[in-house]
Amino acid sequence: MKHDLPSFDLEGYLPYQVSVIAGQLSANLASLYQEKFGITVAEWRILVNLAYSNSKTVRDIQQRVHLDKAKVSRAVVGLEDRGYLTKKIDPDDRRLLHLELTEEGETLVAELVPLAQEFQSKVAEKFQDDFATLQSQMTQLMKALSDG
Amino acid sequence: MKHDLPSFDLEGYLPYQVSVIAGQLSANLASLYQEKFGITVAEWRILVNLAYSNSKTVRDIQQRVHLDKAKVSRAVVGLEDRGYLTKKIDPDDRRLLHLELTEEGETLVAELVPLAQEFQSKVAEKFQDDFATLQSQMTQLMKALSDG
DNA sequence: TAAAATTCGTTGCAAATGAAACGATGTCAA
DNA sequence: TTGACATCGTTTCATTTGCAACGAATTTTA
Repeated sequence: MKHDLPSFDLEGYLPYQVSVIAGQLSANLASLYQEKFGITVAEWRILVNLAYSNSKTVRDIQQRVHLDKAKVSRAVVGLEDRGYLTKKIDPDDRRLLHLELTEEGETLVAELVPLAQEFQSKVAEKFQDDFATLQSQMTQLMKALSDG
Repeated sequence: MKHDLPSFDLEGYLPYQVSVIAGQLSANLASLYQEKFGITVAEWRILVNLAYSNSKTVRDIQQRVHLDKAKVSRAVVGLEDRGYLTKKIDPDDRRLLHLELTEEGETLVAELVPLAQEFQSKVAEKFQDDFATLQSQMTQLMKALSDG
């Protein structure tokens, strides 16, 4: 008994598509990290940031990595407890907390990264079209959403 | 003091990109629905499904819409309470629950859909490249992830 | 300066989440 | 039939989440 419903296709609706895809990827990645290293996705992102960017404070990471402030804070505690990073208060601005990977942290990252790359490769394999194009479109879309 | 770290670019890493994009889109959409209609994303998906597919049971929707079983169940209760749908036990298999939009439910969907389309249009506008290509790539990727 | 406002990271708390257990129902095989 | 097993939607419960409040530190304003 459809009355005056406008036409609509959920399967082709971008926000829906992206949400589903993100859910799948993130679930797969999470179980990969979790079972092999006991690492969450948030922790993984923080580790990568410390290793590959000069985001060194909670705030830097929070922005760069799009994680909640509290979530970063909690994940950092976990990583610190397991000896993967250390905290150090900035002497010039004592509100800031500088994070630094330990030896163990760097070793861990060195193990995680190949896993992550392999994961992406598998996705690229399943994806029939040109994967590089996909990536650049994602970059483009990410940019479009963050500044406008 | 980077030792033997392999090279890696988080910003160009697909699972990360998709996750960030999904977060942004979903946050924007959620606030749009929430403030205008008091509807969550899960509820929105269920409504659309009832309106535009012949998924009529909790199970159908759960699969089609990639939502947790419990989440669907809860959202359905909320929608029922507000009079947007009704439940009816399948007489042939009394475990199954058939959901049906009420008049109010259809009216709501008819109001929500243009909002959703407008939202997507804005995204498409900001996105410089060909949006149709993006959508078809997402479809492709979604497919690749679900069957492999 | 002094006072007000802002920013930093943490924490408290209520709500959301998801895995697992559950009762009810249905199917299958002996 | 009967008993074991599977499936449906709900509910329970422990965990995760994110907002907002917080203390500490800094910057801005008057």
